[in-house]
Amino acid sequence: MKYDHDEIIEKATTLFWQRGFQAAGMRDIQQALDMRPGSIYARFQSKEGLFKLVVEHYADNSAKRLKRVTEAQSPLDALYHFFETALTGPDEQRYMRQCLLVKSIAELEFIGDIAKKAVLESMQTLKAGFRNIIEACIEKGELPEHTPTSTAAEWLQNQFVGLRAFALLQDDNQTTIKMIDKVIIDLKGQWPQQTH
Amino acid sequence: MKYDHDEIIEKATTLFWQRGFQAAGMRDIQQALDMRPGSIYARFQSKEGLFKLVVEHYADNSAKRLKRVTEAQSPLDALYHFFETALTGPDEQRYMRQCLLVKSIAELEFIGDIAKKAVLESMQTLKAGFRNIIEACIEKGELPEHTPTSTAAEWLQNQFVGLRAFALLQDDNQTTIKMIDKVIIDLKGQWPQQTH
DNA sequence: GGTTTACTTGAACGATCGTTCAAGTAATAA
DNA sequence: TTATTACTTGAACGATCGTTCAAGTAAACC
Repeated sequence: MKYDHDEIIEKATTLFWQRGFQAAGMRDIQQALDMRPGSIYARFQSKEGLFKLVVEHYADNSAKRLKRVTEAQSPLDALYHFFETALTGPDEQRYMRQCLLVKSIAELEFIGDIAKKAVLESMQTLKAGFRNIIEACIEKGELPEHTPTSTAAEWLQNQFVGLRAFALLQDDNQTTIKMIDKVIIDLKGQWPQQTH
Repeated sequence: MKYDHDEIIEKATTLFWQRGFQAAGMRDIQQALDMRPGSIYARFQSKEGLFKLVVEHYADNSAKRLKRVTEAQSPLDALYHFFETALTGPDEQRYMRQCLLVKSIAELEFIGDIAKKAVLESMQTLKAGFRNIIEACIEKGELPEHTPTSTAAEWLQNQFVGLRAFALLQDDNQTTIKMIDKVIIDLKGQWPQQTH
C-alpha cells in the first residue's frame, strides 16, 4: 500500500468539494491523489465509489461538529458560532462555504444510485443533528418549551442551506453575519399554527 | 425560417429547466427543438448562446410575476400566493420548483462567461423585484415602517432560494406551506440591529 | 519457497461531448 | 433575373470522458 487511505479520502474530499462530482474528472482526481487510474479503480471500483466514501467522511465530520454544538454550555451561542465559522471563512477556503452535500444534491441525477443514497442519508443525519441542537437549546432554557422541534429542525437546516448559497456569492461578511443574526432571532420567534 | 423563435426558446427553457445546462446535451436539444445542429448554431452561435437567451427569457418572466405581486391590492397576500404557486405545483411540473437561475448558479463554472453574466444580472433583477414588493408592503401598511428594505429583500430572496431547494425534495405540500407561513411571520418580525 | 492477495502502472478503449462544414433551400433585395 | 441573406441538413471531427486491462511489485499466508 503505497498510499494512506485517510490521506486519499481527504485529498479527494477537497477536490470534490471544490469542483463537484461531475466537474472533478478522473484525470483531475488522478493528479490530486497522485495515483494512476488502475490504482484508483482497484481500491474504489469507480469514481462513484470514491465519491461515496468522500460523502460519508464529510457527513461524519459534520455530524461530529453538530454534536459538539449540542454539548456546549450554551448550544445557542455555539450554533451561532457554527454558522459564522462555516459561512465567513477566508477567501481561499471559500469553497467550504458551500455544503458538499447540498452541492451534491444539485447534481444528484449524475451521481449514480449508490452515492445518491449516501447523500440523501447524510442529509437525514444532519437534520437529526440540527434537531438535537434545538432540543438541547430548549433543555437549557435558551428556546421556548413550545418550539416545534421537528419543524424547527427542518427549518434550521433549510436556513443553513440557504445561507451557504448566499455566502458563496457574498463578498461582505458583515451582510452574512446580519443574516445569521436574523436566523437566531427567527429561531426564537413565532411558529406557524397547525391549522391553516 | 422553418421554426418560430419564441417557440424554440420556450422548448429550450423547458429542457434546460428540467435538466440543467450541462446535462442538456446538444443531442437532447436537437431532439427537443426538432432542429439539426447546423440550424441551432447558425441562429444561436453555441449551446451557451441559446442558454443565454433562455436565461433572459426566464428572468423577464419572473420579473413580470414579481411586478404583478407588487401591484396587487395586498402585496403580502400576493407574495404568499407567489410562493405557494411556485413551490407546490403538481408532480409533473416538479422541476419548476427549482429556480432555473439558482440551478444555474450551481453550475456557474461550466456555463461560460457570457451566459454567466446573464445569470448573475438576472439574479440582481430578481432581488430588485423582491425589494419593490417589500416597499409596496410597507406603503400599504402590511409591514412596519422601520423594516430595512435592502436587508429584507436580500433575506426574502434567500428564503425563496432555500425554499425552492427544500420543496424540490419535499413530498408533503403541507410541510412546505408551513415553511412559507414561517417566512411571512419572520418577514413581519424583528430585524438585526446595525451594531454587533 | 511458492502462492495468494492487494495494490500499482500507463497505454488504450469505446462512448459521448460540443462543434464544424460543405451543400442545399427559400425568401428578400437590387 | 441575379445576388444576397438567413436558415436548414446530416455526416463527421477532435477532444474529453469514465473505465479496462495486461503486466509488474511487494507484503502476507501456507
